[in-house]
Amino acid sequence: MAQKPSIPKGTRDFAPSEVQKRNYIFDIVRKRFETFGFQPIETPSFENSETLMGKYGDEGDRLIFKILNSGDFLSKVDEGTYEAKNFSLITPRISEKALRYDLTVPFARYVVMHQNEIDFPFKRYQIQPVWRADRPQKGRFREFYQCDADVVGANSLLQEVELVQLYDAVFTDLKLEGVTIKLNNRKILSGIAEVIGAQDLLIDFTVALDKLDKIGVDGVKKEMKERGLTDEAISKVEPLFHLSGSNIEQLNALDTLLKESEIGSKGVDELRFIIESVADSGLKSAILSIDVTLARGLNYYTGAILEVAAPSGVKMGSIGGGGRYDDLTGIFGLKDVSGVGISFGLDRIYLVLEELGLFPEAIDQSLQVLCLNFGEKESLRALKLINQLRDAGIKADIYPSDTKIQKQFKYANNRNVPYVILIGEQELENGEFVVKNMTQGSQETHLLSNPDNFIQSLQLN
RNA sequence: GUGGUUGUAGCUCAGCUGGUUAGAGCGCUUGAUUGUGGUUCAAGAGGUCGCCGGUUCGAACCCGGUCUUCCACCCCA
Repeated sequence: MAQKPSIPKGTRDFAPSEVQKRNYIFDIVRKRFETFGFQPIETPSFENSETLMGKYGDEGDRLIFKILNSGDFLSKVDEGTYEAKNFSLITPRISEKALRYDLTVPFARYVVMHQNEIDFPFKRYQIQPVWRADRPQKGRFREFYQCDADVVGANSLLQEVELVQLYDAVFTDLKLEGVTIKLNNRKILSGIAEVIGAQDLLIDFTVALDKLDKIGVDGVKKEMKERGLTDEAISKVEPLFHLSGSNIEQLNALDTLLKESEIGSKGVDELRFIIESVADSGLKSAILSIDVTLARGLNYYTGAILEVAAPSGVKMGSIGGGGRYDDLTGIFGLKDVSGVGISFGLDRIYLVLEELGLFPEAIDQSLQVLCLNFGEKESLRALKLINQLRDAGIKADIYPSDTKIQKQFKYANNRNVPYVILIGEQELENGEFVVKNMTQGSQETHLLSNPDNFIQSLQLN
């Protein structure tokens, strides 16, 4: 070993117990997706560059991992382009494929390609890794999993209501209580921009507004001014900074503020419908809260905007997000197909569950029973018993070599095995096996000819 | 992409203004215990001080570069 091996920045290895915990989250999310009627699809880990480029804004393009062409890719670049040393000109000539940046755009591509085979409305879910050439931080990786559920071909706001309930159902099943589902609407943001006379500065206006909880009222005002909003416009937005109270109170305030904007009023109506419908059936553990400062994914969201914040006290970026996009497939030539979807950030949810100690205790119990090895004759008989246990669905194994019993016990202890079986010379002679309960230290003897009582006691757990 | 931060034993971390042989706890190995772990006691193994270069009589420590970690921007799950 000349030098220590390493893995690329922002990537991770997963140890057995980590994989178990990740699968625990996957299983709950997948089960919930399916009980809500979503069907699974998968798409390639890399796409043609033109499928991805330009779909996430300039910032997004920068963060897309490009794949170098195979072979002598430089020979295909003409001298002029090469000499110009212009990054954006050369890139498309030497890279024609790129790693998936999210699951939504590949899904839109999928819908367009398979539109004749799909029965609309189409509810699909997808759990796959995505890659971003971002600078890593806590809970921010260059390779991470997204778990997406989207509905295409249904305009009804009932979908938004269902997606809020889906978030609630998943986080309830994960025992993660007190997550906040923040809700906003692109139309409301457009309406506000209209009312204050800053339609052209919608993005600048919302990006600044989005920072309210981070940099405060004065910081936002300053940034808005820097981004070109007039003092008059800023003073008109003032009421938004102090929007508080219940969801209904906020809705009423927005109603007043936006009564002169057609699009804004429509946004308020939509928001009201979702809020009231969700309230009607209630949420099990999540909190639904209007947040007009929420302004993510503006490049394609057209209606509802959703974001999930971890329970207060946990320092973590959003653990989920989503929204309504009226024309996502339009960029691939299929018009008038509305979509709405949500995404779960598995890797961040993992960190939150870990921090709060919410994983089930027995999750890294990879073995229920370990049989110690006392030698060839004993271990061959033990293997028969172990196979009986395995056929009964019990995770059972036999120590492969007859090293010192002390060492074998220590191994069982380190692996968190709750039951150890001993079949030594004496037991073999008597046709018995001894079961040691590792948590209590107690031992009991069973007949090799009748392991059923022991098997049943394990299955009860 | 910009600015900052971190890296010492398998793990968590000490290590003074640069000074000789770099330490602790946990873990590991061996023994007390030839059929009993998790407790205890004793002994032992384990380190190119992230990597490359520079300054110096002398570098874990100072300087430059690079990789990595985390943080703030940007953006985002």
